[in-house]
Amino acid sequence: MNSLPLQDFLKKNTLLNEEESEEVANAFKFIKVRRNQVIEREGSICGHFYFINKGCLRLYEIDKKGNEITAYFAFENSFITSITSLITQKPSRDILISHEPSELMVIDKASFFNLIERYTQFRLFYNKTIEFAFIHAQMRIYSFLGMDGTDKLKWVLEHEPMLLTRISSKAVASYLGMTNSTLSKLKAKL
Amino acid sequence: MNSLPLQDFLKKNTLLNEEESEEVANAFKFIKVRRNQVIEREGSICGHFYFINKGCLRLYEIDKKGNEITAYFAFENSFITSITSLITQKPSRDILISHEPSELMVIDKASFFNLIERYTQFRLFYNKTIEFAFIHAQMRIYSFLGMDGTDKLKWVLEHEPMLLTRISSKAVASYLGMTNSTLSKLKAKL
DNA sequence: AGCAAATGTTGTCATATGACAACATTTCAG
DNA sequence: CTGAAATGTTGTCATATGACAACATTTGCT
Repeated sequence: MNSLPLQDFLKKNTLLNEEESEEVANAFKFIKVRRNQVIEREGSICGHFYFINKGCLRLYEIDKKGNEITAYFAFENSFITSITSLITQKPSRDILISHEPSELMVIDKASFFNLIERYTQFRLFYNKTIEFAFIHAQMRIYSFLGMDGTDKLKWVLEHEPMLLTRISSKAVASYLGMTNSTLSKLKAKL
Repeated sequence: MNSLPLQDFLKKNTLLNEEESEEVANAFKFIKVRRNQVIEREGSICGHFYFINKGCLRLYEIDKKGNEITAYFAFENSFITSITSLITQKPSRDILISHEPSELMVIDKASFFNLIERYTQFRLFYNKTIEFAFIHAQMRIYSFLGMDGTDKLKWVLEHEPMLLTRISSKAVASYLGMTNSTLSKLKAKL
Protein backbone atom coordinates (compact mmCIF):
# COMPACT_ATOMS: atom_id res chain seq x y z
CA MET A 1 0.00 0.00 0.00
CA ASN A 2 1.14 3.50 -0.82
CA SER A 3 0.85 4.85 2.70
CA LEU A 4 3.32 2.26 4.03
CA PRO A 5 6.54 4.28 3.55
CA LEU A 6 5.04 7.20 5.45
CA GLN A 7 3.71 4.87 8.13
CA ASP A 8 7.16 3.37 8.57
CA PHE A 9 8.73 6.78 8.63
CA LEU A 10 6.38 7.92 11.40
CA LYS A 11 7.01 4.80 13.45
CA LYS A 12 10.75 5.35 13.24
CA ASN A 13 10.87 9.12 13.64
CA THR A 14 8.09 9.97 16.05
CA LEU A 15 6.62 8.57 19.24
CA LEU A 16 3.36 7.73 17.50
CA ASN A 17 2.46 4.08 18.03
CA GLU A 18 1.62 1.58 15.28
CA GLU A 19 -2.06 2.41 15.16
CA GLU A 20 -1.60 6.18 15.31
CA SER A 21 1.08 6.07 12.63
CA GLU A 22 -1.37 4.26 10.41
CA GLU A 23 -4.13 6.78 11.10
CA VAL A 24 -1.87 9.74 10.41
CA ALA A 25 -0.46 8.19 7.24
CA ASN A 26 -3.96 7.40 5.98
CA ALA A 27 -4.91 11.06 6.15
CA PHE A 28 -2.50 11.62 3.23
CA LYS A 29 -3.39 10.96 -0.38
CA PHE A 30 -1.11 9.26 -2.88
CA ILE A 31 -0.12 11.08 -6.09
CA LYS A 32 2.38 10.48 -8.87
CA VAL A 33 4.15 13.29 -10.68
CA ARG A 34 6.28 13.36 -13.80
CA ARG A 35 9.79 14.74 -13.98
CA ASN A 36 9.94 18.57 -13.97
CA GLN A 37 6.32 18.93 -12.93
CA VAL A 38 5.40 22.09 -11.02
CA ILE A 39 3.73 21.03 -7.79
CA GLU A 40 3.24 24.42 -6.11
CA ARG A 41 3.20 27.53 -8.24
CA GLU A 42 4.68 30.96 -7.64
CA GLY A 43 2.07 33.55 -6.70
CA SER A 44 -0.45 31.25 -5.06
CA ILE A 45 -0.90 30.50 -1.38
CA CYS A 46 0.54 27.11 -0.58
CA GLY A 47 -1.99 24.79 1.00
CA HIS A 48 -0.34 21.37 1.13
CA PHE A 49 2.37 19.31 2.74
CA TYR A 50 4.16 16.61 0.78
CA PHE A 51 5.92 13.48 1.91
CA ILE A 52 8.18 11.86 -0.66
CA ASN A 53 7.80 8.10 -1.06
CA LYS A 54 10.09 8.03 -4.05
CA GLY A 55 11.85 10.63 -6.17
CA CYS A 56 13.02 14.11 -5.44
CA LEU A 57 11.67 17.66 -5.30
CA ARG A 58 13.26 21.11 -5.33
CA LEU A 59 12.06 24.38 -3.84
CA TYR A 60 13.33 27.53 -5.54
CA GLU A 61 12.52 31.10 -6.42
CA ILE A 62 13.40 33.48 -9.21
CA ASP A 63 15.27 36.63 -8.18
CA LYS A 64 14.85 40.02 -9.75
CA LYS A 65 17.66 39.40 -12.22
CA GLY A 66 15.76 36.37 -13.45
CA ASN A 67 18.12 33.83 -11.92
CA GLU A 68 16.92 30.80 -9.99
CA ILE A 69 17.87 30.48 -6.33
CA THR A 70 17.29 27.11 -4.71
CA ALA A 71 16.18 26.92 -1.10
CA TYR A 72 16.58 23.18 -0.76
CA PHE A 73 16.13 19.71 -2.19
CA ALA A 74 14.23 16.82 -0.65
CA PHE A 75 14.50 13.11 -1.39
CA GLU A 76 12.70 9.91 -0.32
CA ASN A 77 11.45 9.84 3.26
CA SER A 78 11.23 13.52 3.88
CA PHE A 79 8.62 16.24 3.98
CA ILE A 80 8.73 19.34 1.85
CA THR A 81 6.47 22.24 0.93
CA SER A 82 6.55 25.99 0.25
CA ILE A 83 6.78 26.40 3.97
CA THR A 84 7.08 30.18 4.08
CA SER A 85 3.86 30.66 2.16
CA LEU A 86 2.15 27.95 4.12
CA ILE A 87 3.04 29.56 7.44
CA THR A 88 2.41 33.16 6.47
CA GLN A 89 -0.54 32.37 4.19
CA LYS A 90 0.79 34.90 1.73
CA PRO A 91 1.30 34.28 -2.00
CA SER A 92 4.41 32.22 -2.50
CA ARG A 93 7.57 33.41 -4.16
CA ASP A 94 8.62 29.78 -4.21
CA ILE A 95 8.16 27.13 -6.84
CA LEU A 96 8.07 23.47 -5.85
CA ILE A 97 9.06 21.18 -8.68
CA SER A 98 9.91 17.52 -9.17
CA HIS A 99 13.36 16.60 -10.48
CA GLU A 100 12.55 12.95 -11.03
CA PRO A 101 9.31 11.09 -11.60
CA SER A 102 8.11 10.99 -8.02
CA GLU A 103 5.56 9.33 -5.78
CA LEU A 104 4.19 11.62 -3.11
CA MET A 105 1.79 11.60 -0.19
CA VAL A 106 -0.12 14.89 -0.02
CA ILE A 107 -2.24 16.42 2.67
CA ASP A 108 -4.05 19.73 2.65
CA LYS A 109 -3.26 22.33 5.25
CA ALA A 110 -6.51 22.04 7.21
CA SER A 111 -6.21 18.27 7.55
CA PHE A 112 -2.57 18.61 8.49
CA PHE A 113 -3.25 21.01 11.34
CA ASN A 114 -6.11 18.83 12.34
CA LEU A 115 -3.67 15.94 12.75
CA ILE A 116 -1.39 18.20 14.73
CA GLU A 117 -4.15 19.00 17.18
CA ARG A 118 -5.31 15.43 17.44
CA TYR A 119 -1.93 13.73 17.82
CA THR A 120 0.39 15.36 20.33
CA GLN A 121 3.34 13.32 19.12
CA PHE A 122 2.75 14.43 15.56
CA ARG A 123 2.69 18.04 16.73
CA LEU A 124 6.00 17.54 18.51
CA PHE A 125 7.44 15.98 15.39
CA TYR A 126 6.31 18.96 13.33
CA ASN A 127 7.84 21.43 15.79
CA LYS A 128 11.12 19.50 15.76
CA THR A 129 11.06 19.49 11.97
CA ILE A 130 10.79 23.26 11.87
CA GLU A 131 13.57 23.58 14.43
CA PHE A 132 15.86 21.48 12.29
CA ALA A 133 14.87 23.30 9.13
CA PHE A 134 15.95 26.46 10.90
CA ILE A 135 19.23 24.92 11.99
CA HIS A 136 19.89 23.74 8.44
CA ALA A 137 19.18 27.19 7.02
CA GLN A 138 21.44 28.76 9.62
CA MET A 139 24.20 26.32 8.82
CA ARG A 140 23.91 27.19 5.15
CA ILE A 141 24.27 30.88 5.93
CA TYR A 142 27.38 30.15 7.96
CA SER A 143 28.76 27.72 5.42
CA PHE A 144 28.19 29.76 2.31
CA LEU A 145 28.85 33.34 3.41
CA GLY A 146 32.50 32.70 4.11
CA MET A 147 33.31 30.13 1.44
CA ASP A 148 34.59 30.50 -2.09
CA GLY A 149 33.27 28.31 -4.90
CA THR A 150 35.71 25.46 -4.38
CA ASP A 151 34.90 25.27 -0.68
CA LYS A 152 31.18 25.20 -1.40
CA LEU A 153 31.62 22.37 -3.88
CA LYS A 154 33.66 20.38 -1.37
CA TRP A 155 31.05 21.12 1.26
CA VAL A 156 28.29 19.62 -0.87
CA LEU A 157 30.42 16.63 -1.78
CA GLU A 158 30.85 15.94 1.91
CA HIS A 159 27.44 16.84 3.30
CA GLU A 160 24.91 16.34 0.51
CA PRO A 161 26.60 14.14 -2.11
CA MET A 162 23.28 12.99 -3.53
CA LEU A 163 22.86 16.43 -5.07
CA LEU A 164 25.74 15.75 -7.42
CA THR A 165 24.51 12.36 -8.51
CA ARG A 166 20.78 12.95 -8.84
CA ILE A 167 20.35 16.66 -9.54
CA SER A 168 21.16 18.69 -12.66
CA SER A 169 24.24 20.89 -12.37
CA LYS A 170 22.15 23.91 -13.17
CA ALA A 171 19.97 23.33 -10.12
CA VAL A 172 22.94 22.56 -7.88
CA ALA A 173 24.62 25.78 -9.01
CA SER A 174 21.50 27.71 -8.05
CA TYR A 175 21.72 26.11 -4.61
CA LEU A 176 25.36 27.10 -4.20
CA GLY A 177 24.86 30.66 -5.37
CA MET A 178 27.01 30.45 -8.47
CA THR A 179 26.42 30.16 -12.18
CA ASN A 180 26.19 27.09 -14.21
CA SER A 181 29.48 27.65 -15.95
CA THR A 182 31.41 28.46 -12.80
CA LEU A 183 30.28 25.20 -11.22
CA SER A 184 31.28 23.33 -14.36
CA LYS A 185 34.77 24.84 -14.28
CA LEU A 186 35.20 24.11 -10.58
CA LYS A 187 34.23 20.49 -11.11
CA ALA A 188 36.78 20.22 -13.91
CA LYS A 189 39.50 21.43 -11.54
CA LEU A 190 38.40 18.76 -9.01
CA MET B 1 10.25 46.89 37.75
CA ASN B 2 12.67 45.09 35.47
CA SER B 3 10.27 42.42 34.35
CA LEU B 4 7.79 44.97 33.02
CA PRO B 5 9.13 45.23 29.45
CA LEU B 6 8.93 41.45 29.07
CA GLN B 7 5.48 41.40 30.64
CA ASP B 8 4.28 44.04 28.19
CA PHE B 9 5.87 42.20 25.33
CA LEU B 10 4.06 38.99 26.24
CA LYS B 11 0.74 40.76 26.61
CA LYS B 12 1.11 42.27 23.17
CA ASN B 13 2.59 39.32 21.33
CA THR B 14 0.97 36.25 22.83
CA LEU B 15 -2.47 35.20 24.00
CA LEU B 16 -1.29 34.99 27.62
CA ASN B 17 -3.52 37.08 29.86
CA GLU B 18 -2.33 39.75 32.28
CA GLU B 19 -1.73 37.38 35.15
CA GLU B 20 -0.02 34.69 33.08
CA SER B 21 2.21 37.26 31.40
CA GLU B 22 3.33 38.38 34.80
CA GLU B 23 3.99 34.82 35.97
CA VAL B 24 6.00 34.00 32.86
CA ALA B 25 7.99 37.24 33.02
CA ASN B 26 8.77 36.68 36.68
CA ALA B 27 10.42 33.37 35.89
CA PHE B 28 13.19 35.39 34.19
CA LYS B 29 16.05 37.01 36.06
CA PHE B 30 17.34 40.52 35.38
CA ILE B 31 21.00 41.05 34.45
CA LYS B 32 23.07 43.92 33.15
CA VAL B 33 25.99 43.46 30.80
CA ARG B 34 28.71 45.81 29.60
CA ARG B 35 29.48 46.58 25.98
CA ASN B 36 31.33 43.76 24.19
CA GLN B 37 30.67 41.25 26.93
CA VAL B 38 30.57 37.58 25.93
CA ILE B 39 27.27 36.14 27.12
CA GLU B 40 27.48 32.63 25.68
CA ARG B 41 30.86 31.19 24.84
CA GLU B 42 31.99 29.07 21.92
CA GLY B 43 32.49 25.43 22.85
CA SER B 44 29.99 25.19 25.68
CA ILE B 45 26.43 23.95 25.57
CA CYS B 46 24.04 26.85 25.63
CA GLY B 47 21.56 26.67 28.49
CA HIS B 48 19.74 30.01 28.53
CA PHE B 49 17.28 32.19 26.72
CA TYR B 50 17.63 35.96 26.75
CA PHE B 51 15.06 38.70 26.34
CA ILE B 52 16.48 42.15 25.66
CA ASN B 53 14.99 44.98 27.72
CA LYS B 54 17.50 47.44 26.41
CA GLY B 55 20.60 47.26 24.24
CA CYS B 56 21.66 44.90 21.52
CA LEU B 57 23.27 41.50 21.11
CA ARG B 58 24.96 39.70 18.24
CA LEU B 59 25.30 35.99 17.52
CA TYR B 60 28.28 34.98 15.42
CA GLU B 61 30.82 32.28 14.76
CA ILE B 62 34.40 32.13 13.56
CA ASP B 63 35.00 30.22 10.33
CA LYS B 64 38.03 28.14 9.55
CA LYS B 65 39.83 31.07 7.93
CA GLY B 66 39.47 32.96 11.20
CA ASN B 67 36.82 35.36 9.91
CA GLU B 68 33.69 36.23 11.86
CA ILE B 69 30.32 35.33 10.35
CA THR B 70 27.28 36.88 11.95
CA ALA B 71 24.05 34.90 12.21
CA TYR B 72 21.92 37.77 13.42
CA PHE B 73 21.48 40.79 15.64
CA ALA B 74 18.75 41.36 18.21
CA PHE B 75 17.60 44.62 19.78
CA GLU B 76 15.12 45.67 22.49
CA ASN B 77 12.00 43.56 22.81
CA SER B 78 13.26 40.42 21.26
CA PHE B 79 14.55 37.04 22.30
CA ILE B 80 17.92 35.67 21.34
CA THR B 81 20.21 32.79 22.24
CA SER B 82 22.63 30.29 20.69
CA ILE B 83 19.59 28.48 19.49
CA THR B 84 21.34 25.73 17.54
CA SER B 85 23.32 24.62 20.57
CA LEU B 86 20.30 24.96 22.80
CA ILE B 87 18.17 22.74 20.58
CA THR B 88 20.81 20.15 19.77
CA GLN B 89 22.49 20.30 23.19
CA LYS B 90 25.84 20.10 21.48
CA PRO B 91 28.76 22.44 22.14
CA SER B 92 28.12 25.74 20.46
CA ARG B 93 30.08 27.12 17.53
CA ASP B 94 28.33 30.40 18.23
CA ILE B 95 29.35 33.30 20.37
CA LEU B 96 26.68 35.59 21.84
CA ILE B 97 28.02 39.03 22.61
CA SER B 98 26.62 42.44 23.59
CA HIS B 99 27.25 45.39 21.28
CA GLU B 100 25.97 48.00 23.70
CA PRO B 101 25.62 48.06 27.46
CA SER B 102 22.46 45.98 27.75
CA GLU B 103 19.75 45.00 30.19
CA LEU B 104 18.57 41.44 29.79
CA MET B 105 16.09 39.02 31.22
CA VAL B 106 17.59 35.52 31.43
CA ILE B 107 16.03 32.15 31.99
CA ASP B 108 17.71 28.76 32.14
CA LYS B 109 16.69 26.07 29.72
CA ALA B 110 14.90 23.84 32.22
CA SER B 111 12.76 26.67 33.55
CA PHE B 112 12.04 27.80 30.01
CA PHE B 113 10.75 24.41 28.93
CA ASN B 114 8.85 24.22 32.16
CA LEU B 115 7.04 27.41 31.19
CA ILE B 116 6.35 25.96 27.79
CA GLU B 117 4.66 22.94 29.29
CA ARG B 118 2.72 24.97 31.80
CA TYR B 119 1.49 27.74 29.51
CA THR B 120 0.04 26.56 26.22
CA GLN B 121 0.03 30.08 24.81
CA PHE B 122 3.70 30.49 25.63
CA ARG B 123 4.43 27.24 23.85
CA LEU B 124 2.55 28.45 20.80
CA PHE B 125 4.49 31.69 20.92
CA TYR B 126 7.77 29.77 21.05
CA ASN B 127 6.79 27.59 18.11
CA LYS B 128 5.81 30.67 16.09
CA THR B 129 9.11 32.29 16.99
CA ILE B 130 11.06 29.36 15.60
CA GLU B 131 8.92 29.36 12.47
CA PHE B 132 9.70 33.00 11.86
CA ALA B 133 13.38 32.54 12.65
CA PHE B 134 13.35 29.90 9.93
CA ILE B 135 11.58 32.19 7.49
CA HIS B 136 14.08 34.94 8.24
CA ALA B 137 17.03 32.63 7.67
CA GLN B 138 15.49 31.42 4.44
CA MET B 139 14.93 34.96 3.26
CA ARG B 140 18.56 35.77 3.96
CA ILE B 141 19.69 32.82 1.87
CA TYR B 142 17.49 34.01 -0.97
CA SER B 143 18.49 37.62 -0.54
CA PHE B 144 22.20 37.16 -0.25
CA LEU B 145 22.97 34.30 -2.61
CA GLY B 146 21.97 36.26 -5.67
CA MET B 147 23.01 39.77 -4.69
CA ASP B 148 26.23 41.68 -5.19
CA GLY B 149 27.63 43.92 -2.46
CA THR B 150 25.73 47.04 -3.44
CA ASP B 151 22.43 45.16 -3.47
CA LYS B 152 23.12 43.71 -0.04
CA LEU B 153 23.88 47.13 1.38
CA LYS B 154 20.66 48.54 -0.09
CA TRP B 155 18.79 45.56 1.27
CA VAL B 156 20.00 46.25 4.80
CA LEU B 157 19.26 49.95 4.46
CA GLU B 158 15.71 49.07 3.57
CA HIS B 159 15.02 46.11 5.84
CA GLU B 160 17.27 46.47 8.89
CA PRO B 161 18.44 50.11 8.94
CA MET B 162 19.23 49.97 12.67
CA LEU B 163 22.24 47.82 11.85
CA LEU B 164 23.89 50.78 10.16
CA THR B 165 23.22 53.21 12.97
CA ARG B 166 23.89 51.08 16.02
CA ILE B 167 26.31 48.37 14.93
CA SER B 168 30.00 48.58 14.03
CA SER B 169 30.75 48.31 10.32
CA LYS B 170 32.97 45.36 11.00
CA ALA B 171 30.06 43.42 12.47
CA VAL B 172 27.67 44.47 9.71
CA ALA B 173 30.20 43.36 7.09
CA SER B 174 30.38 39.96 8.77
CA TYR B 175 26.58 39.76 8.51
CA LEU B 176 26.62 40.62 4.82
CA GLY B 177 29.39 38.20 3.94
CA MET B 178 31.95 40.77 2.85
CA THR B 179 35.07 42.31 4.31
CA ASN B 180 35.34 45.41 6.32
CA SER B 181 37.05 47.37 3.60
CA THR B 182 34.65 46.33 0.85
CA LEU B 183 31.71 47.55 2.91
CA SER B 184 33.49 50.80 3.56
CA LYS B 185 34.07 51.36 -0.14
CA LEU B 186 30.49 50.49 -1.03
CA LYS B 187 29.20 52.98 1.52
CA ALA B 188 31.45 55.67 0.05
CA LYS B 189 29.91 55.05 -3.38
CA LEU B 190 26.41 55.41 -1.85
C1' DA C 1 14.45 6.58 -34.05
C1' DG C 2 15.22 11.36 -34.98
C1' DC C 3 14.92 16.19 -34.27
C1' DA C 4 14.47 20.19 -31.19
C1' DA C 5 15.30 22.00 -26.82
C1' DA C 6 17.61 21.96 -22.59
C1' DT C 7 21.78 21.27 -20.23
C1' DG C 8 26.75 20.97 -19.70
C1' DT C 9 31.54 22.34 -21.05
C1' DT C 10 35.08 25.42 -22.18
C1' DG C 11 37.06 29.74 -23.72
C1' DT C 12 37.69 34.86 -23.47
C1' DC C 13 37.08 38.99 -21.18
C1' DA C 14 35.36 42.43 -17.70
C1' DT C 15 34.60 43.36 -13.03
C1' DA C 16 33.58 42.95 -8.10
C1' DT C 17 35.75 41.81 -4.18
C1' DG C 18 39.50 40.00 -1.13
C1' DA C 19 44.24 40.71 0.64
C1' DC C 20 47.27 43.79 2.29
C1' DA C 21 48.99 48.12 3.74
C1' DA C 22 49.09 53.03 5.28
C1' DC C 23 46.82 56.21 7.61
C1' DA C 24 42.78 58.46 10.23
C1' DT C 25 39.55 58.15 13.71
C1' DT C 26 37.26 56.34 17.63
C1' DT C 27 37.06 53.74 21.82
C1' DC C 28 38.67 52.29 26.17
C1' DA C 29 41.51 51.41 30.27
C1' DG C 30 44.31 53.41 33.72
C1' DC D 1 43.46 63.15 30.07
C1' DT D 2 46.56 60.20 27.66
C1' DG D 3 48.28 56.60 25.03
C1' DA D 4 47.32 52.03 23.17
C1' DA D 5 44.24 49.24 20.74
C1' DA D 6 40.41 48.66 17.87
C1' DT D 7 37.88 50.27 14.08
C1' DG D 8 37.16 52.70 9.78
C1' DT D 9 38.86 54.64 5.30
C1' DT D 10 41.25 54.54 1.11
C1' DG D 11 44.66 52.93 -2.21
C1' DT D 12 46.95 49.28 -5.05
C1' DC D 13 46.96 44.87 -6.82
C1' DA D 14 45.67 39.90 -7.62
C1' DT D 15 42.06 36.79 -8.40
C1' DA D 16 37.57 34.42 -8.42
C1' DT D 17 33.55 34.65 -10.67
C1' DG D 18 29.90 36.49 -13.83
C1' DA D 19 28.58 37.47 -18.65
C1' DC D 20 28.60 35.93 -23.03
C1' DA D 21 29.40 32.85 -26.72
C1' DA D 22 30.49 28.53 -29.30
C1' DC D 23 30.11 24.01 -29.21
C1' DA D 24 29.08 19.17 -27.26
C1' DT D 25 26.04 16.27 -24.98
C1' DT D 26 21.83 14.78 -23.04
C1' DT D 27 16.92 14.76 -22.66
C1' DG D 28 12.32 14.80 -24.21
C1' DC D 29 8.70 14.85 -27.62
C1' DT D 30 6.23 12.78 -31.49
